Amino acid sequence: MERKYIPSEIEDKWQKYWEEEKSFNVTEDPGKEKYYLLEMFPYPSGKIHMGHVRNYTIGDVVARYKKMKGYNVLHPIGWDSFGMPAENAAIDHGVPPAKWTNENIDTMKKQLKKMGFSYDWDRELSTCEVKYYKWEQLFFLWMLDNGLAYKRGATVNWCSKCQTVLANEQVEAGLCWRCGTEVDEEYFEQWFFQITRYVEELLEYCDKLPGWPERVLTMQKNWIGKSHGCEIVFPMADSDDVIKVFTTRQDTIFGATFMLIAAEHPLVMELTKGKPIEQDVRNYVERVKKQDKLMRTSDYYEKEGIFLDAYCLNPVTEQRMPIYAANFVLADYGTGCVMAVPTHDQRDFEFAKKYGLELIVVIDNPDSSLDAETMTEAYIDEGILINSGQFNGMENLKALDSIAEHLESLGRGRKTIEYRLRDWGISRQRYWGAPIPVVYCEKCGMVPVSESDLPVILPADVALTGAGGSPLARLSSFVETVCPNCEGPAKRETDTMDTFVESSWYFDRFCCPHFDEKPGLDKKSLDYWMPVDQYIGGIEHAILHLLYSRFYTKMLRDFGVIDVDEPFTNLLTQGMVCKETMRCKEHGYLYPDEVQDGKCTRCGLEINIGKTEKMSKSLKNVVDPEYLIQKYGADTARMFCLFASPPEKDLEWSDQGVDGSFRFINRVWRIIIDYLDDIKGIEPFDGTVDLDGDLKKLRKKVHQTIRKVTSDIEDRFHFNTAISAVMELVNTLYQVKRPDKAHATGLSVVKEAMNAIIILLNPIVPHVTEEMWEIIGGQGRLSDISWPTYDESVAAEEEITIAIQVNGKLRSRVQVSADEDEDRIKERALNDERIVKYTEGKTIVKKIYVPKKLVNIVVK
RNA sequence: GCCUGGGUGGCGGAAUUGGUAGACGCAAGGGACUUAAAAUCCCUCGAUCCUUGAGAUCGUGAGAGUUCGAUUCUCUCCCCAGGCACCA
Repeated sequence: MERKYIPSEIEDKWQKYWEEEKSFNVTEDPGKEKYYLLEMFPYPSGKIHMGHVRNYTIGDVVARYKKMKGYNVLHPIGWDSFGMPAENAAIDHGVPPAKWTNENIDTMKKQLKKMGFSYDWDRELSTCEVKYYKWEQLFFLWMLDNGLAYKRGATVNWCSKCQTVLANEQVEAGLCWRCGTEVDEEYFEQWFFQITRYVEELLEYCDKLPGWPERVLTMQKNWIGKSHGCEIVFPMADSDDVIKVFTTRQDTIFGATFMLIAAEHPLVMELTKGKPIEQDVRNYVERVKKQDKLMRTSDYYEKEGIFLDAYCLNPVTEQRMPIYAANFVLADYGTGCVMAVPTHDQRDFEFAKKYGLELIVVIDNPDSSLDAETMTEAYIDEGILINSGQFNGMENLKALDSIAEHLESLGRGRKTIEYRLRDWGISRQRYWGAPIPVVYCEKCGMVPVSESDLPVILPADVALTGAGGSPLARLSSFVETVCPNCEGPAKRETDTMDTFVESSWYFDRFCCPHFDEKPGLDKKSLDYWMPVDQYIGGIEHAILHLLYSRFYTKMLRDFGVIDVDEPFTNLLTQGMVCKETMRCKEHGYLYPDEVQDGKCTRCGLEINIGKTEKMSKSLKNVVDPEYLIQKYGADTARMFCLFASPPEKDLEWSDQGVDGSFRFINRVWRIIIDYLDDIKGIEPFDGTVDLDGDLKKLRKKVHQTIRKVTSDIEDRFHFNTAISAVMELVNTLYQVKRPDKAHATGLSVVKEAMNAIIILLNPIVPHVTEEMWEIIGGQGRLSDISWPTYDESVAAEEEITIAIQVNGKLRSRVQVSADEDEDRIKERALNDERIVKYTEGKTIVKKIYVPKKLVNIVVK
């Protein structure tokens, strides 16, 4: 019987089946162990791209595998549907954001369904829907109540194009991370979430997340940036005022010879008030403020400052220290003032040289003594304290504590802890986000919307023109309201929330997406499903999204909504999908289908192959998943994504590699069709007969493959090697001499092998394996079947190869039975004729035996 | 500049705890089948050398070190990617 592999027919058939049967829908089942698998949900930008395909394929393999292992698997999907692109589309094309967003969701949902992912679609959610964000507004009220949400004035990064505030983290090289416009500084009243209240716990749990990649935890720790140091008080030389400084280097206090203040610090103008230099200083400050952006983006920056005609005293030496305003000191870290130690800080050194300031060496280089007169750069390594009073002779790091204590005893300092992490600014002057439930009353001031008045619904009838300011602020029907307190006239808050707020709890909502009672999260469901057992997503979210989600989880825990401390037990960060770029001299970057035989299809010029970079629309080095599905089918797309590299590494796109994956699926398909008539009614081998030759070898390979594939998926998500193992099994099957029609035992061994191949491949290529299972007469549906087990005694090798080395170099090999004892093996090694050549006339110093692997003979 | 990863054949990658480097796939070459081509099936495939062998030497970015033995551990350096950026 001839039957061709036609992916589209098979895939349509099984996708329909899964959907009708609701094969992947789940409910809480206390009798079954749960497994919550989650991939980072997509922003509905228009169409799915290869990054989505890879992310969701990796997740789907794990979900299907865990289901076959007997877990109750929750595998949901939804839409992170608030955000700027929808608003930009509205401005550019006049499409209402809700319409644009929902149409994109429809398109992408169809595309995801074509990939055959095993989602519980009944749990689908979209964060722009009122029934989602109304609970977020409730949480906001609770946060406001206990001070976790607060408002304060702050200078912020302002993007004039997006007309919105950007977090520091959202500014890239001085440009808006979304649109690339240069960022200005503006002053606004802003809403903040007090993430810093949880800073210690967030840091502490970095060491309690063994299932997270080390480098993500390192990045989070660095982001939090805890540093132990010292607040030091410097008395002013000519008044009773003081200047406070934070430092981690109090060991260098005896070498502090001048004081630096951030140019924009208010103290700068205070100190110079009424002095002749006041105007010069003001000019300088204005200049630095303007230079600010440039300063942050340039590689090399001249350190400069201006003397403020003021002095303070070194708190331990009482020496007068001139005070300078400087361009390289930041106003919002520490106190905005820095004690300068030019001998042991390179920036201070350059500054001192420029302005002819005093240098005192206080840490001596143990290898060669330092001389302040001749040194050409700061000495920043460890050493022995000198010129430091009673601390002379101590190792500088060991003196940190004693010097801090000394300062404390003088009343001129105390030990402190500083963090780099700042509170999370969530205000956005944008339309397409969740409204902040607050009103402003002329009499009562800022008043929270009362819980019974929630939700504050985002109005649909908004004109988006792109003109400055918040679109909501111009909509009087939204703005004008009554005060919940005095019932007088009031105005609504028109800022909306950062979309990172929605993505900080969507994984909770997936546990109970239809729960409609306060607080929108069903404790029973959360207790069963949370935490997420495996979270999968791009490395680009290593800090912000993950840190915010951790914070939000701890906060909800303290509100009594949830019982877990951390949302994600295990985290897998997958690499990017990359492809070479192609350029035509005439037409710039080209899409793959604009190139034929190395030439531009428009002008015929030779194209240049550029370097391999992350797939992006701007470089046009993209592959459309839809085209791939059309040409090869979803199963091939899935297999290639998994086979080309392990998940955590970047994946380099290769059209030929895709062909290879397609060929392999065909190769499996062909041998099954080929054997079909002989094999259909045959039961898989039951182990009751002794086998030999090809059949024995095949059966051994089957059991070894089950062992290998199981551990590759279970222990380390290395699907590429799992697929390799199945390829080897298929190769072995091809090499077996075909058993005669009447040879029932032989056919039963073949049948066992085929069953194994089909089941092991099922999580990877679910459609074609389901079809093959049906053709071959398998019981039930693969989506309900158990993962196969292997027989260790069948998988075990009877004969093993022992490598023989002489002085660590491979010289020979011997075949021995697996249970051969050490002495016999050493004896055979020594008597091996190729080994004798190397040992003749030499003394054998020792013999090293590594069980089941090798013998190393050391000779002299 | 700092932090974090990484560097293995013509290419993607494998080697899981310090123990036979290069599994599997792609590309390439050869053979079978075919009137022919495609497809398919089978074989070869790190480099160099010669005496063509169950051969020798070299070989995991470079150099050193530890070890009987290093792709794996340590140090120095080079290159690539990502993140952060004057954080005192």
